[in-house]
Amino acid sequence: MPKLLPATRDERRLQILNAARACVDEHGLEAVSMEMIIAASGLSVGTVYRYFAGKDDIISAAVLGGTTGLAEALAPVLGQDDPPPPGEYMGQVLRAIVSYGSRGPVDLTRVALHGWSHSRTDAGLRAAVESVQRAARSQFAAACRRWQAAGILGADADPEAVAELLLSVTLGFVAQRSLAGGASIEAHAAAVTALLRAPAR
Amino acid sequence: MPKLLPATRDERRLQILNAARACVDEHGLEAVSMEMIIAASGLSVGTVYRYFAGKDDIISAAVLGGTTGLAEALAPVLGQDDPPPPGEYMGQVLRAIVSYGSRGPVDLTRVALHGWSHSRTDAGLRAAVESVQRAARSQFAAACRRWQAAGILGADADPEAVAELLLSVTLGFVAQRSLAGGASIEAHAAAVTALLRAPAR
Amino acid sequence: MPKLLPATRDERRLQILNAARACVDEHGLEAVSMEMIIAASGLSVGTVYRYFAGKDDIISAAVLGGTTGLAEALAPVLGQDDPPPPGEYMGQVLRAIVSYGSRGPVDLTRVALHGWSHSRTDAGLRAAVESVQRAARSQFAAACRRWQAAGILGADADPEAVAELLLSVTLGFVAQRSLAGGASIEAHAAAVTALLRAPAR
Amino acid sequence: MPKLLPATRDERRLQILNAARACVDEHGLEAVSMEMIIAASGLSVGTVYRYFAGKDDIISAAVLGGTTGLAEALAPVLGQDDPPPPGEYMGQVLRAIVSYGSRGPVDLTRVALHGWSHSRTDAGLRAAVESVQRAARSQFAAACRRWQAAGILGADADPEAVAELLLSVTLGFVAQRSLAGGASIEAHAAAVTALLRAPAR
DNA sequence: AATGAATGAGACTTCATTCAT
DNA sequence: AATGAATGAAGTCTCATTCAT
Repeated sequence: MPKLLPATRDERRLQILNAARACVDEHGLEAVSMEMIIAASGLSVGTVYRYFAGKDDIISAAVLGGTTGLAEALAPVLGQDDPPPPGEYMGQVLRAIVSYGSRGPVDLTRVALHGWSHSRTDAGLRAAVESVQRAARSQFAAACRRWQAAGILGADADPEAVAELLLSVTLGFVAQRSLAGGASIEAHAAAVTALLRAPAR
Repeated sequence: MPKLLPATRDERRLQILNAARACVDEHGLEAVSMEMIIAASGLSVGTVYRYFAGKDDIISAAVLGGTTGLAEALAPVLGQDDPPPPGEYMGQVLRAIVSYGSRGPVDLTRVALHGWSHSRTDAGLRAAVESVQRAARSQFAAACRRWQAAGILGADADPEAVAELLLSVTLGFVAQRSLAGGASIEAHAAAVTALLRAPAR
Repeated sequence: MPKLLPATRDERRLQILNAARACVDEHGLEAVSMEMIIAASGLSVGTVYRYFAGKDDIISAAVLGGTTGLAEALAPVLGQDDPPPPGEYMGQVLRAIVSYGSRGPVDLTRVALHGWSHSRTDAGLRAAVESVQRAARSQFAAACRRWQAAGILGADADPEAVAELLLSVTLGFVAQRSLAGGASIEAHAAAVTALLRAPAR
Repeated sequence: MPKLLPATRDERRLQILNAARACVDEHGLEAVSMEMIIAASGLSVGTVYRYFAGKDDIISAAVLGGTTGLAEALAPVLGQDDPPPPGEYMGQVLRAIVSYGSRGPVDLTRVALHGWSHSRTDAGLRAAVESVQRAARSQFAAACRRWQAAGILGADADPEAVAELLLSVTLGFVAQRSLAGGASIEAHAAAVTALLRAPAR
């Protein structure tokens, strides 16, 4: 056989990672076995071990990939120069998350939940998760400052505190969606808007 | 020997469950072994098997206990007849969660994250998680209706949608706290208040 | 089951080591598998792993035990205060080796050959082998000096050189015995005596 | 492509055998893998399998080659028509062994030790080893008869017994050299001479 | 002829559970 | 009731070998 092209190699790795994600999603972190992943990947034992060093390597890469990929997919939405009002903005963020999650054969937002659990033990994953959240929080804060400048958000609001709340909303949306299945983007967006339209005191 | 007193029995079960929680917290769902749990419990192999049917039983009970316990601890706060304004109300909710989590030797909010992951494959746990969330959402909605009656929240806001948002805030708070470690109750409460004080348009 | 008595524990270990020796002897260092050793020991997989950390641990202990045991068995013969003439002395040494080798269910002199091979890679074993040989050589040298004092060996002979030769005779005897099967203690003893009785020049 | 030239073929085989010897020497019989041998040979997997049927074939040939080669190198020394006195004769024998061992990139006397171990399970190798030893013993015996005829060795000495001793000396020399590293040809030769010069009784 | 990616049998080891004492 | 030694199914991974290119 000819030397493997880098493109084919990456394709194979993805094939294995998606198999791993499907297995984690279906059986849970604790119950995935190499046998499952290998069967789902359609490759042979030896071949899978040619592309990854072992089970830990595969699981780490599978959940890490979801985290970094999400960050990339979210970046343009979060970092808009001229963000729309909060309700619409959050709607766009949640929509980007859902659309990113549906990109591949497995819903990555569901894998994300397992990733959170795994990150408590996998240092690399933990670093990635923290970095993604820090970045999101700082971009939420930037948006808050724009809203304050535009008179949409009260000048006395602490942008950092609101950003922390919006990050909670985002993470909580993912959790609700994965746990119960029914979290509505529209409801979240509408609720944010409704809070802002509270009757004057 | 005399039959074990029921009180002793429950004490032993708790001892084992706390050991299991500590192990899950420290090593992650996938890496906990009976050996670890047994060592952490300070009991002997045979004794642990007298109190639980096996590993699955222990893990399920350990994470399920956290979920139902949280529901109980949260009930009086969530179901107040005359809820304080949203910011203060959410502050009370998050404070109750943190205080419940700190009750035992292991932070139960951190275990909760593993529980979410595990609930995807443990039917009993999943049912419990869904039921707790459903209950919380409906009590959040009830509070919203009170706020609308009191003129604190706009009459055109959909209480169900706002309840969904508040549930996301709650879950997201737990996630942020467990993942990065730094989620502030005060920031969350202040941010909710700030949103409600948005300048009139 | 009650806590294992140290005596029982040692017996079990010996049972496993003898199984390992039999396997090494029958199949060769490269072809022994845990499955073989376990089957030969008559114990279960888990039990064997309760007594030894793994395959390497077993193999090392199996061959090391032969080396140190031989040293102990040889010590009183080599270190006699008043050694008999060389031929008889070497006869006693070789007889002690053969008798030590036949002590257990597997001929340890045959295992020794594999041990030499293994010692090139196993540091602990190597150190033991070297130490045993160094000790033997120095005791051979001591015997030579007695023989010189007794006028049995020429005064101009270098005791260290003769000791080195006698060590070679000893090791070579083991090798011949293990390789071809037929090395005679009597022939070796007689040949040493014959050399000493060379016609005067 | 043209059929491989025989010279190239033999060269390649030697290249592979030397790689195998280096690996056996460095890692021990049990730990050599095809991957190691292939890497050390500088050839590709497929190429190595064009020259040898498999791992067993390579290992057998590698150690067998050392044995037969040694026999050839030793033949002229052992079979001299008019052997020098024992001390000088043994010196020549050991010198021939050391010089043969240093011929290639790996010390073949060290490989020999592994060969002895391996010969217990490789029938072809065992036959070769036994044949070489038998031949050596009979030539040692022939030399003894010459020494008796020349009055250097007592007429009552059993040539076969002395030959067996000299074979032990030879094998033991190889073992000492490989195990501890320090076996001196001169010491061995001098010691043989010293024994023959024992004071008359 | 040469290459090296792919294969899968089988090696080593762990660990949840049982049960004799 | 309590103990912990024993069990063996099942897991992870290696590595000799094949074969498409």
